[in-house]
Amino acid sequence: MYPQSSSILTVAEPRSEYGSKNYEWVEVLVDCPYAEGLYTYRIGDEVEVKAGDILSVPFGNSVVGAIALRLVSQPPEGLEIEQIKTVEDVITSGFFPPRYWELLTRISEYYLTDLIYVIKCALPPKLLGKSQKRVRLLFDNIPLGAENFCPRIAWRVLELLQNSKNGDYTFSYINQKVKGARRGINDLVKRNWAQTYLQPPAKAKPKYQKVVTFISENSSVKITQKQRDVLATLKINGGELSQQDLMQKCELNSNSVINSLAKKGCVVVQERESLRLLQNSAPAKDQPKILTKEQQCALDTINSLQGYSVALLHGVTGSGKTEVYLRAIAPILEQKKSALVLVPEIGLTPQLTDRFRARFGSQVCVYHSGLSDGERYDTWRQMLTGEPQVVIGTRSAVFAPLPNLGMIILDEEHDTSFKQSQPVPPYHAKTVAQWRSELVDCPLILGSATPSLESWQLTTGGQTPPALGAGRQTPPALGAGRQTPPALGAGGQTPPELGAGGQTPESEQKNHYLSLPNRVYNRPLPPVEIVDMRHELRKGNRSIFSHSLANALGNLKEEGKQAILFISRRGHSTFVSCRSCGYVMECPHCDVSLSYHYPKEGATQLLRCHYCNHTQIHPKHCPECGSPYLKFFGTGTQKVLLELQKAFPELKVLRFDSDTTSTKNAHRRILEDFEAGKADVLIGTQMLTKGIDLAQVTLVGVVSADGLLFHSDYRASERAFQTLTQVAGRAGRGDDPGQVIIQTYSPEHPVIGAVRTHNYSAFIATELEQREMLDYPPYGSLILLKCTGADGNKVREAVEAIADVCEQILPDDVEILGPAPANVMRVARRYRWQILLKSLEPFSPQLKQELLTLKQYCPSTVSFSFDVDPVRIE
DNA sequence: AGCACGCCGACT
DNA sequence: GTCGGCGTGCTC
Repeated sequence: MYPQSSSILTVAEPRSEYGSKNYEWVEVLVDCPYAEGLYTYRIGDEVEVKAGDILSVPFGNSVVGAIALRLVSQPPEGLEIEQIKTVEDVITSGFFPPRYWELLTRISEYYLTDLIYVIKCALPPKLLGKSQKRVRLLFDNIPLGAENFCPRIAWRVLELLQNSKNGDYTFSYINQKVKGARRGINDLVKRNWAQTYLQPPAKAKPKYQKVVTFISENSSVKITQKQRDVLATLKINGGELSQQDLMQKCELNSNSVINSLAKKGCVVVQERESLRLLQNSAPAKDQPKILTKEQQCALDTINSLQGYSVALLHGVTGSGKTEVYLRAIAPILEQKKSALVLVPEIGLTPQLTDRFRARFGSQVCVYHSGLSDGERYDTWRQMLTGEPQVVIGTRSAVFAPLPNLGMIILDEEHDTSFKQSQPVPPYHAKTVAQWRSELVDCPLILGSATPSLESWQLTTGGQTPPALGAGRQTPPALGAGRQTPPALGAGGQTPPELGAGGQTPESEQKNHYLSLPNRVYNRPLPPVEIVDMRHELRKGNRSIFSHSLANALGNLKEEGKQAILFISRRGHSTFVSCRSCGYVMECPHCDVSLSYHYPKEGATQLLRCHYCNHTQIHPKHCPECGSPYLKFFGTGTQKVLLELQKAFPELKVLRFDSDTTSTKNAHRRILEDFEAGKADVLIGTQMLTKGIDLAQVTLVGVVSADGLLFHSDYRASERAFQTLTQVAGRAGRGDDPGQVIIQTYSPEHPVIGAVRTHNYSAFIATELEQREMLDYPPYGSLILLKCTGADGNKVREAVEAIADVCEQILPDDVEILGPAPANVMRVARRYRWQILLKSLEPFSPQLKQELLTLKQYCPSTVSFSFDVDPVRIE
C-alpha cells in the first residue's frame, strides 16, 4: 500500500542515533482523510524528533496530529523549501515495543486500511489531536441594532453566538446549526465584530501529583506539634505519601504545614507523574485452587509451550478455564514478562477481573473503551514501563504496548465482538493476536466452551479429536483431506511470507487442542429439555411460558434458587401492527419495523427503532385507517418481565439488557444485586451469555430459541449453537444441579438437537462439511465491499460500476456475489449495498492492492469501505 | 475533515 | 451586479 512501507519497518524502531540533531527534515503521516501520503516537515531548533514520535503539525489551516516515520537529511525533490512548514510540537516521544510497527503495517495491508488509521486505532484516543477552529464575538465592537445592517446569514450566526454563554463556539458547531455559516462568519470578521482562532489540540497529558518524602527529623530546628504529627504519619507510611493522602490522614486543610516542613528540610515535595488507574477495592487475596486432572494436563501443556504456538482450551461451561489462565500466567510474571488477557466485553465480566485482581493484585490493569481518555492514556503509559503485569482488556487491548509480552490469552474466543467492522480497520482481535504472538514469539491461548470453527479447524485439523477426557490431544496428522493454512479470525489467512504455513511438520507442534470435558467438582452439565411450543398451543396454553417452564419457575421460591430467562430481543414487542388494515409501524429512517417499548406498568408507551434509535410516542390509533386496535407481535425482555410478574407476583425480577445497563457500572450493580439474592429471576438478552458465573442459578429458561435459528447469514447456525450452549451453561454452576428449558417452534432444528445433547463435535462436523462445500471460512476467504449513501440510485450505480470493475480485475476463481442491497437496505436514511467476494485461496497481497483501486470508481457522495473476513453479512 | 476557489442560477 | 448553493481539489 505504501511504497515506503519497507523503510517504515527499518526506521520506525526507536534508535538513539536517529536523534534529530543530524536531520533537518522529517517525513510524517498526517491524521487527515484524503491526505494519505507522506508529508515532509522542517524540524525546528527547539524540538527533537525521533522516528515513531507523535507530533502535531500545521496542515492546511489547522494543526493536526501526525506520526514521524523517518528523519531525512534532504527534502524531497520538486518541493520548494518555502512550502515546507515546521513541526509544531512533539506530543509523545514514541517508544513502541519491538516489532510493534511490523504488526501495524501488517494490519494495514491485510485489512486494506491506510496505516494512519491503524495507528489511530492502536493508540489511546486523543493522542493524535486536532486543533479546533473557534469563533468568538467581540461584544464591544457590535453596535446596537446590528441586525439591521448585516446580511441574513451573518445575522443568524450573530444571533446564535449572542445566545450562547460566552459568545464562543467551534466553527463546526456553528456550521452545523446555520447552513452556509462560513460566509456569515467571514462577514462578521470583516466588520471586526468577531474573530476566529485556533484552539490547539487537547493533549492527553500525564497528570502530575505532589509527593511528600521524609528526609530527616532535624533536631536543630524547632517544629510544632502539628508538624511532628505529619512527620510521624509519614514515617508510618513508609516515608512517602502523596500530598493529598498526607493532608487527609493528618486532617490538614492546606499544604502550609507541609510547606514549612519542606522549608526546614525535614521533607521534600516533588511533582511526580501519577497514573490515574482505578484502584478498585482490591478483592481478598485468593490462593491457587487444586486442579482437576484435565486442568493439570492442560496447564502442563501450556507451561511447556516454547515460543509461538496456539493452544485451544476447549472447556465446557463451568470447567474452570479461568483457573488454568491464572496458573498459566503466574510463571510468565515470574520470568518478568507480561501477559495480555482479551475478553469480549469487560463490563460484562467483572467477575473475571476480580479473580485476576485477587490473584495478582496490583499487577493487573484493565484497558477498554469504557475508560476515560485520561485513564486510557495513563494505562498506556503504565504498560510502557515494562513492569511485568497482566493487562485485561477488550478487542482494542490487543494493541497494548507491552514490551515484554510472554503470553496472550483470548477468552471466549468464539465471540464475534472480537471483530471490529464499523470504523476501519476491520480487524479481528484473534487474527491480530495471532500475528502478535508470532512476532514476539510467545504462546497464544484461546479459550471457549464453544470454539469457533476456525480455531477448531486450526488445532484439530478439522477432525473430531479422540474421546474427550484425555486432556491433551495430539492433533490428528495433518495432510488428510484438503488443507488450509491455519487461519484464525474469520477465515483470515496469514500472509504466506510471514510463515505460519499449516503443512510443515514444525507447525504440527505449534497448534494444540486441550480439552476440559468435565465441570469442576464433577458437577454434571445441566440436562436440557426442549419444549415444542406447538404442542403447548394445541394443549391450549397460549401464554409465553410452557407448562414445564411455568412449573420450574413456580418451584423456584420454595427451593430458594435463582433463575435466568433468556430472550433474544429487548423491548416489549418486536413490531406493532393494525388489526383492521394490517399496517405495520415502521421507522421513518430505516427499512425496519419499530419495536414497542413498555418497561413497566404505567410507563410511557414508546416505539423505538433498534437500528437508528429513532423514538416516538406509541399512537392510540392506526395512522393509516384510524382504527384503535393495534396489536403487538414478537416477545422482548420487557414483555417477559410483565408476563412473569403477572403469573408469579411473588418472584422478584431484574432485567439485564442494553436498556437497563447503559449507565456506568450498571452491569456490575445488576449482577451484584442478583448474586446477593435481591431478586429471584434475571431476564436478559445475549449479554447473559458472557462469562457470568452465579452459583445460585439452577434454572435457565430460553423463552424462544426461534429468533436465533433463522438468519440468512452463513454463520447463523454456529452463532445460535454458541449462544444457546453458553446460556445453558449458566445453570448448575454451584453445588445444586441445574436445569435448562428451551422453548421453540422448531424442535427438529439440528442446532437444537446438538444443544440438547451437548454434542459439540457432531455439530461442528456437519457445519464444517457445509462450509467446505460452499467454500466458506474456514476453507475460503471473504471480503465484503460496502457502499452507502443518502441517494439510493447513486449508491446502486456505484456498486454496479464497482462490480463491473471487479469482473475485470479479479481472477476467475474469485466469486463475485452481488451487488445486493443489505438485509435492511436503508438505515438512518442511508442506503446500503454490498458485494461479497469469495475465494478458496486466500486473497494475495497483490490482489488486495488491486482492490484498493476500486475506491476511485465511487463518487464522493457514496462512501465505500472494505470488510475483510466479515463476521456478519447483513 | 476543513477550507478556498470557481461556476451557476436567482433575486434585489 | 451580488448572494447563496454546490462541486472540485488541496493540504508538506
